[in-house]
Amino acid sequence: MTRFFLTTAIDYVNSQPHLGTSYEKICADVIARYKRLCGFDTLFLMGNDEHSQNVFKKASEEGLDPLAYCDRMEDVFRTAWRRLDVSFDDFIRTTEPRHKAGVTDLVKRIYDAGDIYEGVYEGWYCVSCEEFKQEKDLADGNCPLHPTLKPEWIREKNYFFRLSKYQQPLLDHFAAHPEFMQPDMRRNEILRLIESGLIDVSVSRAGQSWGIPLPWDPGSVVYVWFDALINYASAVGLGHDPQMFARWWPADLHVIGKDITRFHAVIWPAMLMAAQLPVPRQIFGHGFMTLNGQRMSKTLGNLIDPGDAAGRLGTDTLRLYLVKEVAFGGDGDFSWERYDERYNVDLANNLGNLVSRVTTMAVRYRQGRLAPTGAGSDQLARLGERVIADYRRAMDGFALHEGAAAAFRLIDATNEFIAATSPWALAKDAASADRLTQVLFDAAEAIRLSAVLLLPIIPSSGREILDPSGRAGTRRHAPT
RNA sequence: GCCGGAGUAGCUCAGUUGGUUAAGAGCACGCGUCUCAUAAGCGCGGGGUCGGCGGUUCGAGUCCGCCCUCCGGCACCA
Repeated sequence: MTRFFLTTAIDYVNSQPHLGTSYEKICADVIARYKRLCGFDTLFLMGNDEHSQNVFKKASEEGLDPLAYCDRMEDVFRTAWRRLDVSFDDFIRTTEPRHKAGVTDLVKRIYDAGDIYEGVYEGWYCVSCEEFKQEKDLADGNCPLHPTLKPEWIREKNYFFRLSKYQQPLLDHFAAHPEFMQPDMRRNEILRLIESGLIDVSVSRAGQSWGIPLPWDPGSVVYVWFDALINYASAVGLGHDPQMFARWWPADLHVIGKDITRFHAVIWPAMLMAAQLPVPRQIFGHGFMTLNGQRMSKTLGNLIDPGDAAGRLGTDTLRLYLVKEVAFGGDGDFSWERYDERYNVDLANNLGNLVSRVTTMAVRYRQGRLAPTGAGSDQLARLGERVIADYRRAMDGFALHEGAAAAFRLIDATNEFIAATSPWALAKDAASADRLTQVLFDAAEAIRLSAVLLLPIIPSSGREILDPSGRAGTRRHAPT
């Protein structure tokens, strides 16, 4: 069986899951479920990023051992994702032994290849951002993102990764694999960045305990983002399970936010090249969700709890919104009005009502038993074929919104088909018996097909419709 | 500042290489209608100088130039 290995970004555990992070997980989940539906042996990886100074600080503020704090957050995140029906197969934490093994192995490979060297880094450092700041990035000597916090001047021993050496190999890779970075707009941005020249990046911090020590210099730990990237490989065996690693590496797809494309499309492949390991096949940088046109942020206090959004009208409503109403790759906007609309229009009126009317007629006129009689045209079945083709083309290219739209085209056509064939009229005339059976069969078959196509997007509704116990058709309208 | 993207009906958006889709879809709204159904479905309709100005062309949302507005990227932001 052909395998498919996909990942999402791992999440920083010093804040809670919100609509933005949920968006990424849901879209990745749709892809994972689609691949499984297509018969791929699929591995869908998610996880948490824990080696951050902010996590360390936050834990001590709460009087917790950092690991205990992370344990608690693992629960929070797993619960949130489960609530959204995100079907991850594995969940990695960067404090796990398997991850330490992977990081140690990869860093050592790069070091042995001569692409990590010792140097000195000095500059302004913002503890909250956990990064060095250029003089030009400071506003009145303070970090613009944390104006109340004095940046620290730090001079420390650092190890650097020879990223500059990989400019040409990266350019070659981009040229040979145009699909490597998607969408194209992100690809072009990254390409220009590489063309303009790459500088070496620091990959370690000195004098810290919260992190993974460098194997040749235990006094330094691996810089958090360098550490984090490696999760994709350590989860599938790098440094501890060669057989598993051989089976699953390289990843087929990294689903990430557009803000971290540089790490994934430049530094990560360069790290792997240095370690003589294969690079991932594809990286997809999705857009961000806004709320009523405004950027969501902690400071604005307009973060949406995904549990609340799923709770109002169901997880499927939220998933359908995020997948069908947002062109995957671009930014999207969320509003409660449009959320309700998805439920009323798509799930209740078009899909739910269709299932309800067809099942009622099938039971009333044919005791729920349908079979083709050959009396009638195959127009609906032919449309179904076209919809499947459109759907697959869209989903294979990660145009998730077009895939959803294709499925709903068939649903709309089935409602029109019923109006055009008027089965209730056929039921009044015994001469139309075969015709009626065929019409109901065609409609039921179109529903079945739609439900299958929608399984990756709205898994719970899809399963409900396909459930042979016949419990479909219980939906009602959104409360007004 | 430099590079890139976008500006099409109230809202969200389609519109391949310019001409039988030069004005479309969905939602919302109005009217009509069937009755199998979750006050759902189906049909019809209103409404837009396709950001502005100029140009190329027999003909331009669709090409070129300039301008306006919004957005993204410009290296260590998980």
